[in-house]
Amino acid sequence: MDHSVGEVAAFAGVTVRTLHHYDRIGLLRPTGRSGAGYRRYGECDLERLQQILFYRELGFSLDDIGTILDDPSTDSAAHLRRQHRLLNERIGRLRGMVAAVERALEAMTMGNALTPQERFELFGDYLADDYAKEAEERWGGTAEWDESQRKTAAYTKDDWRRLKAEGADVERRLAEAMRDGAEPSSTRAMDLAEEHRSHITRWFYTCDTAIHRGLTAMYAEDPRFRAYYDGAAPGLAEYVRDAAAANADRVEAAEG
Amino acid sequence: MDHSVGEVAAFAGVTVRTLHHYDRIGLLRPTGRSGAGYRRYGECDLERLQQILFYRELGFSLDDIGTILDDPSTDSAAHLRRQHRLLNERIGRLRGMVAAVERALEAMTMGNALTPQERFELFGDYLADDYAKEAEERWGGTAEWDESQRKTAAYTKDDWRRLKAEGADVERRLAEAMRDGAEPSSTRAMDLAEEHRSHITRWFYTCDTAIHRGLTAMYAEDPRFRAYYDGAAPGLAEYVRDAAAANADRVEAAEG
DNA sequence: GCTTGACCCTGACGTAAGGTCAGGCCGCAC
DNA sequence: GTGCGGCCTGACCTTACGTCAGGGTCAAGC
Repeated sequence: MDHSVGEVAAFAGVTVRTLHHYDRIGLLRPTGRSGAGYRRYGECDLERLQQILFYRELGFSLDDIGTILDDPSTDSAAHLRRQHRLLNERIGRLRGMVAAVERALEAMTMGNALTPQERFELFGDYLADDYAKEAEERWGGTAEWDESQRKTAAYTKDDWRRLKAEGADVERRLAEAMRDGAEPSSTRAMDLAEEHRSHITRWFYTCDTAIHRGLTAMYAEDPRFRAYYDGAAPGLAEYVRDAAAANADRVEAAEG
Repeated sequence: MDHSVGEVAAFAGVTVRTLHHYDRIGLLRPTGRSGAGYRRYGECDLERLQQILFYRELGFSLDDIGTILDDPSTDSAAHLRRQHRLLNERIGRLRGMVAAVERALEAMTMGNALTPQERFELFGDYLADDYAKEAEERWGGTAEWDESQRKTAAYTKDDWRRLKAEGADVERRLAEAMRDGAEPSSTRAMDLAEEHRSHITRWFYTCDTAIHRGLTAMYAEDPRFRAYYDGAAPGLAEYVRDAAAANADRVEAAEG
């Protein structure tokens, strides 16, 4: 019914050391130990390992994998669905690369060189392009827009990754606060709203409390943003809006 | 005409530190330096960087990338073609993972558990790799080994996939027969053993009944193979051995 | 009953591919 | 002439393991 490290390693195509490692960092603790201290892995350990390996293949860090898998609001069916989606995204991205290679080959046989921009476009930001145009129509010309443009122009792929991870983290904690029943006007929620505001200031543009109020209100109105937030937790868009407003009141009162 | 580190980093979506690193390890040395020692990257540096990033995305180590790119017998068109092939292979693997996720979801909704073997099919590629060397030490030099080498050398990724699917199918049906209580000497078990034998003959080498007898006995003895078979169903290794022996007797009797 | 060899344990150090400062030159703008 | 951003090297930190070293465990075989 249960298996030794070596067996599990053989099944899963990983080394024994990897399993030792996962045990040590608390990512995959075998449910039991034999009398002599041998690790014994049960069925659900194997299931968890499978999830781990999937997420690992998709490029997640072990740390993130731990957080993802230990989220009590996600059961294993939900993980499978998420993995399905992530895999398809990745396939799409690779197909883009295939197309780029084909273009490069074509350009080469035609005998013309590529510009640096053309050369690297597939490593660039392929995701946000859709929203970028619309955002420009909406905000273009304002001082904040210019500042944001200046700042983000220099961002690397790594910067974007870090930025998004940071933003996701704040959102996750906001959702948690909401689930825990913390009022939007509670210190906890307001502190998180403040973190949200400073995240924007840090990465995009100086977001004062007035702008923050307006921005989060817009989020709560725009169906696509609502969909995004509701994906994390239903009602989150309104919750963030209210927390941001409460925090704005607090900050403005403190500053006189 | 040439670019600074910061510019190149921005184009390519990597950090400046990464370029420093590639310079230090000799993977990408900028063609020039300014008077003050600033790195200056020319066109062909950019092309090389693009290749580097491509292979990196595909999971190659920087060391290997250096070897690949410094191979004088491969021009950039050849690289593009290779990348095209590698990308498609990777897409194929991801599609396999998508299928696995779908199977897992299906099994979950049907309420039946997966065997460790099913669970880790995709990750199991390495199993073979690990044993390849050992297999050579054990069998290298025999006529069967040579035949197997000749045959498998020409196999494509697709061939391997089909081969493994076919093998897994036979094993699954053997496990089923065992679970149903069919004696190893029953026609059903012997027929499956015969199928197993012809599978080997078809894909690897001419496996006569004597070899089949020895091979399955070895499977039953080797703890790792046992672990593999037991992953499908406990006791399967012995069952396959006995079925193969019974089938060998039957075939030898029939052939006089 | 004892050895042997495969398997397991923990601990400790090594490695790849960078991240993250620290301290210090360029070079252009104001 | 003095910031300020970009660049330099050097040095240590991090992640996800690999690779021993030293030593216990266990079933098989003599």
